[in-house]
Amino acid sequence: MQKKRSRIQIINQQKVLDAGTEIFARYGSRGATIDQIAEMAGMSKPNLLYYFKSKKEIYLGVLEQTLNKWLLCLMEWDVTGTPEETITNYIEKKFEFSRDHAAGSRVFANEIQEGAPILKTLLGEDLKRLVDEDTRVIKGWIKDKKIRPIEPVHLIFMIWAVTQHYADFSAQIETLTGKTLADDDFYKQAKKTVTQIILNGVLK
Amino acid sequence: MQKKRSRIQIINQQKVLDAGTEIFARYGSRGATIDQIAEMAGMSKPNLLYYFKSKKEIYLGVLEQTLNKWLLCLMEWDVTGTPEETITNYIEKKFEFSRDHAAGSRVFANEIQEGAPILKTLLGEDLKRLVDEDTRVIKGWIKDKKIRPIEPVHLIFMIWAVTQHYADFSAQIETLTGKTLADDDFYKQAKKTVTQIILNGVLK
DNA sequence: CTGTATTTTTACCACATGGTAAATTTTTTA
DNA sequence: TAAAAAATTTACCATGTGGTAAAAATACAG
Repeated sequence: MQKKRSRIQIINQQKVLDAGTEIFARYGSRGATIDQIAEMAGMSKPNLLYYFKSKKEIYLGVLEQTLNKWLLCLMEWDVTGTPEETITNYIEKKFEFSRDHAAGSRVFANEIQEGAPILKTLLGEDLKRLVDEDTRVIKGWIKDKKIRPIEPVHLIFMIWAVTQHYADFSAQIETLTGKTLADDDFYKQAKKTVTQIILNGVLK
Repeated sequence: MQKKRSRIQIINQQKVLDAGTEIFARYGSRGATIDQIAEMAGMSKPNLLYYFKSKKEIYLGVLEQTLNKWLLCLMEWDVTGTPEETITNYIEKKFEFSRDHAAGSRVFANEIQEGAPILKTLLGEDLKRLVDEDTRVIKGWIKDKKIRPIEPVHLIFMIWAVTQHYADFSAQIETLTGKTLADDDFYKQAKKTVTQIILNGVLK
């Protein structure tokens, strides 16, 4: 069993995870350096390594933390309402995640670009189960003629893709529009437009 | 003026660019190593450095090559038809790019994640001009009541996001569906679903 | 075929980076 | 407050990585 973590441990481990998230988001698991993470966390490298034995362990911690938040976000959707309500709510949740966890979103994207070696094992079948469940719900809507007949998995990917894009490509979006999701008007406009297009795209 | 490149130079420089594209796509400009690129290109590291003076020069070459292809793809769209034709054609072009230049697409994504230090200068105002032009066309459609009133820039981002997603997240898509865009049926299905949703989403 | 230009290899170097050991300082506990 | 535990710093080391110099091998023009 785990020994109880001290006050300082809890604070500093979180500092490292937060700094790690930023650095891994930018440079990937390989390009990131412990020195960078230590500097951003405001501690010396050996001190950091007192909390996390190795770079890989920091990375695992960052991935796990991000993944938990992401899965939580995905699971939170409420399918009891109409397709319109459900999809609107789902897009909103994902947009919120992109705004509030942009760096985490990029860590995630980077891991997948590197071939998802860790994520594959960390996720196991969880994500697949989630997607299968979502697919089943959407298929039900189609059967009940509540929405147009489309291939569910691509609708799911579309929503993921678009919301994630605002986090992962925020640098590009910023040079093109001068705005990011941190700007509340821009956030609302993006969410509104995307929701509109997807709803009109799938509803009868 | 440049001295004429020899036969071997042309072959080997391309080999390096191709290998570089793969490695930079996976590990980013920082995480990638010259050794990896050299191995994939099938030559020794000093030999590679005979063709490209430094890692940065390889990276610049890869970025430039990819960017040219990408911009070409973006510029190729024909706005003389109806919105339906034009959008369908645009989505098709972008899907083709994602399928045929998946690694390049990821290099691009990585560069943006790293803050787009090179891309910003390499692109200058070109991309902005392209987006402004697209925006103007879409606004014209809205004015003529050919499509619903939506915020053009988000429609553009949506199309980029979704098509790019199939390249950048192909590892994830593969674990979830067992397929990639290389699979022709899957490719057609993805393109069809996305086109359907977006067309229904914006057309009146 | 021969001399020259090009290409490739061998043998390196300097520095960055991941990580460790032990001493020192700070915090907590009794 | 003193002893014990936890946290931090200092001083390292081994390896990986970007890059170079010069010799050796190959390709090529006349």
